[in-house]
Amino acid sequence: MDLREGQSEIAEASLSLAERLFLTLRGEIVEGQIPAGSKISEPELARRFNASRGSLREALMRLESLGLLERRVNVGARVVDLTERGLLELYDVREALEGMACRLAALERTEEDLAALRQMLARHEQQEELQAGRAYFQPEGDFDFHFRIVQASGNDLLIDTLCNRLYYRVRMYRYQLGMASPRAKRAFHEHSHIIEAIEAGDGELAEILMRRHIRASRQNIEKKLR
Amino acid sequence: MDLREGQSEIAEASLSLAERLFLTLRGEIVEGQIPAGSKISEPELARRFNASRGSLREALMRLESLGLLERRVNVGARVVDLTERGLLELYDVREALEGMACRLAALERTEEDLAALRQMLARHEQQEELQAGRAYFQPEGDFDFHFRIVQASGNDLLIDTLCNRLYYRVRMYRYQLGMASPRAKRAFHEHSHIIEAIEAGDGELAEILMRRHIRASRQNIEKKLR
DNA sequence: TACATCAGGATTGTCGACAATCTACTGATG
DNA sequence: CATCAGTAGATTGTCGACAATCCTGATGTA
Repeated sequence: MDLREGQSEIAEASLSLAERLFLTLRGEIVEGQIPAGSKISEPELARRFNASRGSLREALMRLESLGLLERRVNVGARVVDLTERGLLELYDVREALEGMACRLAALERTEEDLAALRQMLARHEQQEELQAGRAYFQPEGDFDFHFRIVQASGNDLLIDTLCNRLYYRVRMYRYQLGMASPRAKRAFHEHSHIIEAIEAGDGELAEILMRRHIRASRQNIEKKLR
Repeated sequence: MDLREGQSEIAEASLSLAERLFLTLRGEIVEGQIPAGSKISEPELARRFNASRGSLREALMRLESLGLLERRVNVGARVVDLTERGLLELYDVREALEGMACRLAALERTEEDLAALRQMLARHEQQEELQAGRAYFQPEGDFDFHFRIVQASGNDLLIDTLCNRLYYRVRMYRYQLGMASPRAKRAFHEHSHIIEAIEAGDGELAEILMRRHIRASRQNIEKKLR
């Protein structure tokens, strides 16, 4: 595979080589093709992508700032490993940030935001009925939901922190620990109520419901882990 | 100035050159020696520090991931500029995260944490009495307070997000927009009540008080800006 | 056997040079 | 006079090589 030739799925010409490497590696780490906890060899990866070590190192540093890699001077980089503790920490941070996002979304939402949210909800309901209980697409659907609400908050710092930083870790846990939520039906109703609160402009309620939603998901995971 | 020779205030030998550059530049950006909104010239900075462009670029990328710099491909890096909106966004994110930190600190705090918090509070009280109203050291004192509570939360992701990421932006606004809080006496009492809640192990109350504390600070700034 | 010491090999950190790209100015044209 | 194309200069992106550092395992000693 040679990213310079534009053969990659992600290789848009307008991006720098280092950025394409970053995007490719991010995907492989999130999906576990590069296993969690494994060591990264700069020369090996550079050869694999026909890139120089410099460009590769730039990509690695971006991954580090995403929290997907840990680097130590004169030692090298390792993919973070997935721990129960790390997963639970992630939930607490999401509860705080997405709760706030939900509050802000209720106050700042535009008509477009509302239309998109309603449409998404309808689509999810349809999918749910079709698949009655199997909840196959739910993970990505749940992701859409949270993603869109954060976008609607209008707070760029919040959006960046969640969507460009934390969510890749969330997806990494989902892919690799296979946490396809078995709470499909219940989650759908919670989503529905949250959107109602946002529509009503009730920031306080929207925040409470979102926090409860995330905490329920966390408790569900916690129970599963024992 | 040549960071390789160890003449810098920050030049600990165990760090890589790129890391020392990063620390130095971070300080200069936070304190405004490199003005907000100004363009960064890689060749110029590299000459100034007697470093190669490669090492400097590594430092710049870390600054970007801190949100202190914005880079665009084939164009270069600029220091972020300080806007009213950005400041208010920062407050909302802090309210969410530090509220959660406070809740967790109330549940997870160790005896050492409590001792440190009490001692810090006593020191601040003393300083406040000494300076009666002038509130000169309050900004750094306030910083200590928030910093320590976040540490006591025990959530590494939360700690990293606040202490290694957001707080540098906070300090940048404080230095350059000169937001020495005029709420010294009132802030002290709020701090005091928050620590009481943490001591009592009342996570819910601790979170509410911290959020109110930060929101009051935000409203104070908002009023000032008009 | 357990522990410390010390090469050998490999990996990371740093550098200077070349290629690709953008910016600003000059000049031509409607 | 305004607008646009083109060129010159400077800046960023990328690369390969050298130096500094670390890890592994082999050797020797208590």
